[in-house]
Amino acid sequence: MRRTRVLEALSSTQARDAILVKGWVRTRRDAKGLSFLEINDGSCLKNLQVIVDAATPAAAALDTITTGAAVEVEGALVASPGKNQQWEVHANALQLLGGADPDSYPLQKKRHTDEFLRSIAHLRPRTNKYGALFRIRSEAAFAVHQFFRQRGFHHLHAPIITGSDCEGAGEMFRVTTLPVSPPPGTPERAGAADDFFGKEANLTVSGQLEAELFACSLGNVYTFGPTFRAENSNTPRHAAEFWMIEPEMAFADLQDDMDLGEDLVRGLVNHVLEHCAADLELFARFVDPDLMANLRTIAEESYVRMPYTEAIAVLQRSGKAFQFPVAYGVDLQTEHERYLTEEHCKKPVMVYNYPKEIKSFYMRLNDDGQTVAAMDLLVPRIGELIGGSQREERLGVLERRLGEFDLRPQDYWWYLDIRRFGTAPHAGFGLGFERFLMMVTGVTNIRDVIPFPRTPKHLEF
RNA sequence: UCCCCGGUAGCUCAGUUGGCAGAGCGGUUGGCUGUUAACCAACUUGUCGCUGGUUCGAGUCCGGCCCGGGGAGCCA
Repeated sequence: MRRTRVLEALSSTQARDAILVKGWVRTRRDAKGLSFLEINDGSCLKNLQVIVDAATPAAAALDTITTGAAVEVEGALVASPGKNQQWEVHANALQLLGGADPDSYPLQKKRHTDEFLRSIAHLRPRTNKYGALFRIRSEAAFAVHQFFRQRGFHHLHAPIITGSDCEGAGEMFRVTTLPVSPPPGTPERAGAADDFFGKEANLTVSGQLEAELFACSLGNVYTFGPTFRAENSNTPRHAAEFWMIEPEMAFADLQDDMDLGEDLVRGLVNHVLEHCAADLELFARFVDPDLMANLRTIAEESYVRMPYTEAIAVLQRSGKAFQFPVAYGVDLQTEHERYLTEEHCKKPVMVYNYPKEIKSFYMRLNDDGQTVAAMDLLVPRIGELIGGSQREERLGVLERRLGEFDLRPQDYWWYLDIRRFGTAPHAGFGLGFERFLMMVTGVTNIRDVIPFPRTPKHLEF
């Protein structure tokens, strides 16, 4: 008999004489002559209630069945007389596939703290909350591909190992096959020239530069993959390994870029609202009571667009005593972002046209000569969700900007080549996938939206 | 990396002025009941983060270190 998934069984429209279900026992309640098993197989949030009658052969296996055990049940799907479920299974046969010692199985029926569950990251997806979370993560990842595919974007697999140490987006992880300490008798210290690639190699911090190259061939592209930062930053919003979505569009300007960013965030939220309703409800109920109202705002209302100079003026007029004083030329601090998005606008805000000094070399210099065509999308509670810009496509200007940042043009020969041969206006941005998931679930720690988070001093699992 | 708070049973926590190591939950056993985070009763559970010091005596006071949480910086 083919295995029926719990999701399928629970959405059944009629009773079935024979059904085969496999899953893990969430709880077991015993009554006189009857045992109630709650079976979950990960297909959905809900469990399937299985009733084992002491008079049936299925009861023989009962004394081995404890919370956490993997089981196989054959029986009949019937309408449940109980209050909390429409369908239940009356077992004819019950088989233990894998036991779970109740003395050492760490998950109990009661609620656990996120901190404790983080220490058993291999088992936490068996809880309601983390099962729901990682189903949402999976669905959201699918929605990313669907969104771009529908708009004619091509998916680019940007390299994970990079030879350019000049992406300028933070500290990098070194990739090497050289021994940690040179073996005895080694005449001189091995250098990068002796390493696997013959030069210094690192894990990528961004696929943007590669995406630009491909955008100037395939038109519209996006990358969606892991990126790495070796920053020793210990906050609930940072991880050493995280996933980024980086679209890049040819023949596009900052306006197009902001439009795409807004469409993407809105589209992903709508997709999750539509396809993950049951899982999402758990977060609305137990994690963030305001979740649904916030998501509706993000999905339905248009986002505020505000030049940097106006953002500065708003902050100065606010009358707030900020820890970091506000003046033209300063980068927006966390407290400033929160004021703009949570108090002033009460919805997502795109701030654009930043002073050139506080942004990267590759962002397109505006006609005023003072600002660059950069934009950040700030959202309540999360802060910066998107950072992007129109790229500098003019060879001369780009070379001058490299100089202003003390960068060597020869390190960027391929990047400059794109401006030499058929250069075209183009724009793109990066969206932190985990930050999106935090926004969409109300979860406040990035470690809880990554299956196996990598943070300073943490590399278990 | 900086500031603040914390680390006691499998989990969540209490522990008074320095004086016998505690509760709830979980687990086990028994009872009861088409049960629903079931219920009732009994039983079970310790490297008090590690280390050094003060003291007749330290979970409690002091130093160092490790780990966790919150905030900040860096950033997505």
